[in-house]
Amino acid sequence: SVQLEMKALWDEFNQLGTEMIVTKAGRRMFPTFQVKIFGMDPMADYMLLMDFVPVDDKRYRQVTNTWYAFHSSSWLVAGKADPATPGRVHYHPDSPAKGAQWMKQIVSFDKLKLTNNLLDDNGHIILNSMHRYQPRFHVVYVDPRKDSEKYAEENFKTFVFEETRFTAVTAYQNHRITQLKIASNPFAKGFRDCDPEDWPRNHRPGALPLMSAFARSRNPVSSPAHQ
Amino acid sequence: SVQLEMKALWDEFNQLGTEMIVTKAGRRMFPTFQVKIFGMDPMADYMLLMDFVPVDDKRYRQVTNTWYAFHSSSWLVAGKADPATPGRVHYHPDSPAKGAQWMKQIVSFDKLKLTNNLLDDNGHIILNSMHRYQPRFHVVYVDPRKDSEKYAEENFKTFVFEETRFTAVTAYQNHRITQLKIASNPFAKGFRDCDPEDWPRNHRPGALPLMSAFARSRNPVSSPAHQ
DNA sequence: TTCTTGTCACCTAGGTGTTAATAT
DNA sequence: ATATTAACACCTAGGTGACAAGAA
Repeated sequence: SVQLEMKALWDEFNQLGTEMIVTKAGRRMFPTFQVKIFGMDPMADYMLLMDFVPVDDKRYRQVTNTWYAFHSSSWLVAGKADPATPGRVHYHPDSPAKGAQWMKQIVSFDKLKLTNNLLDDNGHIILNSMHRYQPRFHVVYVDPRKDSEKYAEENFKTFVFEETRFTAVTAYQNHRITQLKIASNPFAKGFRDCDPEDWPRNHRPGALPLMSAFARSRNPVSSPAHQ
Repeated sequence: SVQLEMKALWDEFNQLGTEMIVTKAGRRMFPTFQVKIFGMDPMADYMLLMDFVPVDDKRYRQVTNTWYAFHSSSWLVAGKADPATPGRVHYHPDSPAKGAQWMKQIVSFDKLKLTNNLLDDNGHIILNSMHRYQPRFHVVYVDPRKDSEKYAEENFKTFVFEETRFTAVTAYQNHRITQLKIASNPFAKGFRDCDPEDWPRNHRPGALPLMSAFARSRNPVSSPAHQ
């Protein structure tokens, strides 16, 4: 069996409609997909991997800007999904390893990166921006009897956590997602407002103070949960 | 067969008498021990590991300071070696892996750390300061026939590169070693003198400019190679 | 108008030798 | 007198969202 780590955080994001940035160079997920694993054969070898399947066949778009609305937090269906991206798979870099090793600590997929570059040659996961995806986690038992590379598609088990669904985007659409990322991702600490002594920060001339004030003013605005 | 990477750099250090810092928390080696491997069975599993053996049974010490000599670059035998440290071994973190994987790129032992803490519980290599060591590289063939953990000490091969010998120290004894480390280790770039524009640098009050000047004045002084 | 790209300041995380203080 | 320790400035390496400019 498998237990999702940081489930509370995933739930919080999912409630707002999780968004994950995709870039040409590849971007990590946040939250990171991490699990605790139970019930493996300690002595047997396993491969751990992830893939991403479309949640639906739709393309999304943000609502039209008006003079008073900046970024909406709700989505419109923009039509049929774009052609499917190459169905890549990410093997956990420690694969293969013994069950004992996988079980003795949290397994973290922090090397996994998402890209929108169809021609990516770094082995990253390729996704269509403005489409929704469901991460899947697979455990493959490495059968010692047949040494052929036909392990996969035979002895494996798949785990799906619906709270990890997300929309791939090239820029955040929902400001509350942005704020939650800033609040919870250590690497975004530089954008936090309400910390002990929030200075000297955002020294770039103009623009940013305005943005920050605007973002703050939007915080109390409620937005419907995605899905 | 195995080929030592950065051999020219190792030779340069070895000519001066390589020193490696040991700390309580563990310190990486520089240069890093890196090899290219040839002639493995691409499909077979191998474990790669390193250990360190004393070069002799001696303890060294630096020469006595006088009013005109600061740090000498020559060593005196200070007596018999201290009691041997726990004979630890460092497994390359990618072990075990297929021969094909080991051979397709340089194998780097950059996670290996040296410590002088006899009670270390981080799995680092424990060495006696002021003693000389010879790094050894071992390739262990993982025999698929017996699944017992008795692979080691059976199908293995050991490689020794004498140019990687070094003296373990808690602080550098030979200024020319220090200068070569600063010149060749990217992480020590902050201490370089003769780079493009050497300006807002070493802003600590006093002391350092003097040290730098002193170090520079010593550079042309010849010192006998170690061993 | 909407979406994407590239650059940037600002972080995390951790590897350097220096230095002053302490230990042996 | 010699050796070790711990704090520190200064790096490498790379993960953030903001922003401006460009593309569709």
